[in-house]
Amino acid sequence: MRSAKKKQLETKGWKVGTVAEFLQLSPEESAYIEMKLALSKNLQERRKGKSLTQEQLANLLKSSQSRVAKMEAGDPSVSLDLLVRSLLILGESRKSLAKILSEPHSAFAA
Amino acid sequence: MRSAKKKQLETKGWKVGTVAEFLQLSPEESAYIEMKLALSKNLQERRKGKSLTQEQLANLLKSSQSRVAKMEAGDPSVSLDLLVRSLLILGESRKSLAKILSEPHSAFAA
DNA sequence: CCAATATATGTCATTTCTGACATAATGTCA
DNA sequence: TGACATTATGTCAGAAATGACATATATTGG
Repeated sequence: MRSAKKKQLETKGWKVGTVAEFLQLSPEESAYIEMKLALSKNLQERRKGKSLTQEQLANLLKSSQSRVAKMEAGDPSVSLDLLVRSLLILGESRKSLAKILSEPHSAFAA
Repeated sequence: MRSAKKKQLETKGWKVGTVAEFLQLSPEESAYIEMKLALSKNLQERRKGKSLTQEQLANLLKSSQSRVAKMEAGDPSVSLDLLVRSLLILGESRKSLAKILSEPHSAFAA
């Protein structure tokens, strides 16, 4: 969260911390979720970059539109496995996946 | 596979290719399996580095000795999720995990 | 060699993930 | 506005992953 926004909310009476704090996540749980969100976000970027609808991507992945929507939304019912396999099918390399995984996701920044 | 060894086997009548070729894996499937194997290997290294038995690690992970054995063996019944969560609990960072994931695994080298 | 310890392998009930479907919500364009 | 396309959300039966257990197979130290 941008510190300006944080300050603004605090002024209005909100106690604002990280998402991890709010959800009472351990560092490991946070890292795990951050990784999934980073992949989710990238999946959507990749799809849009290729001008595909969720339906079309679903066909490529032999999945369904609703599952693609859940993947992109970071739904907890979606596994790392599915995200990784999907991105590989979309053409990501191990190296590029690694890069994605190592980069922080804005919603979780301290 | 080292090319000297490869040549030797071919001389004896073996048709030797990559593991991926033998198993008829697509590039995506290969990459996925390579990533799992890289994590498996690292999990074992981490465990041994801490001088833990599989039983002790299992307790840390709230899992069982047999599942730890399967994780380290790269058993197909083990998910990326489990490997990643385990390594995070063992203290790996997202960055170090990314590094592991991006590095090739010997058994799959072309 | 024998014990003791550690690791591997097989199986299985329970839990979790998945694709599929229906339908709601949102967006787009004339 | 309204039809049409796209995306989001809820649900569920079937598939896959998980922990646990038994037991087999190393491995280690006398």
